[in-house]
Amino acid sequence: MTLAESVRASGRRLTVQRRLVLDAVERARHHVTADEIARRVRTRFPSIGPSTVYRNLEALEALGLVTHTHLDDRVTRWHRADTHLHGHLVCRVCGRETEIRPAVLDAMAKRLRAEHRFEPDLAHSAIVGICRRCRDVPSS
Amino acid sequence: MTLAESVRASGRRLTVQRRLVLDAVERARHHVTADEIARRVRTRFPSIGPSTVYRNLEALEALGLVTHTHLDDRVTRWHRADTHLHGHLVCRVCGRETEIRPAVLDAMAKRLRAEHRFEPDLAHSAIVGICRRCRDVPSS
DNA sequence: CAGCCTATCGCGAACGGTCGCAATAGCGGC
DNA sequence: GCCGCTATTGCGACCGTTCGCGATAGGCTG
Repeated sequence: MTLAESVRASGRRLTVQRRLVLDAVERARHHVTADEIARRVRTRFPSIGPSTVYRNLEALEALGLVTHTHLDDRVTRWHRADTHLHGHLVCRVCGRETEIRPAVLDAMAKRLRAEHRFEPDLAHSAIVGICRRCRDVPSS
Repeated sequence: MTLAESVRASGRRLTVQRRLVLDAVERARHHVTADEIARRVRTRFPSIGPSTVYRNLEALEALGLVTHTHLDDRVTRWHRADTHLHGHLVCRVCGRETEIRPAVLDAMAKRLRAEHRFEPDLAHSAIVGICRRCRDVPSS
């Protein structure tokens, strides 16, 4: 199913703005913020407003084309949905960010499925804590 | 160490506003929002503003007296720090919220410590996903 | 290709939360 | 009890995000 088809199949419309937002997310190398997307889209379509960007990200997420993650507590970051599933560890002291190894992520998910019959999306929000470096330095 | 002492020991001051904010969090039965705290404090101290509430929650958190948790993606919820440590599962479909069993929480934390040497705070943000009920009902 | 239905857009207001600033008020010293 | 130092307050602006509204424009039908 092509993009146009899957958009139409959900009763939505393929607007210029929507195409450009999707394009911006797909071209981005890493996780990007809504504002970065907006700026990029504006180079080709200057009148686009923030709310349009947000609404399109939401729509594209419902279609399974993009996803969002909360890394720190403040801004939301977006990325294409077809990259491999990964979780994040964020250090509350130094802000450093690490990927959780797939085996660890799977083990955690498995446990929650088994003991709570809950299907977790561990990629949705980062796990905050203290990283190895900051733990070894008592306080500084 | 009394409240006054521990506040002073950190070089902070025990203002009326600070005492009232702490009081509001401690009296609350469950996790409360900053706005709920502000409203409660205002009944006894009407001139208090939102930023004062936030700054006091931050200060009290640094003292280890209160903690905050992100349940859904939108608002922050606060509670006293001496209740038992617990994580949350939040269903993205129905919004229902479940506590993670201590054994499960411990197993997850242990794994992250062992394999990433990362000390996680699993109570800080809820894990979102799909709960048992919503998983059993295919779509509706 | 014109017309209709309605999804979507742009805008401005609102909401949760943070920040900078001048005024206020804890608290230790005398 | 008064003084001075400075942590804290209240205020207003701002940031990221959401929402309601009237205007616009996809896309199906004829």
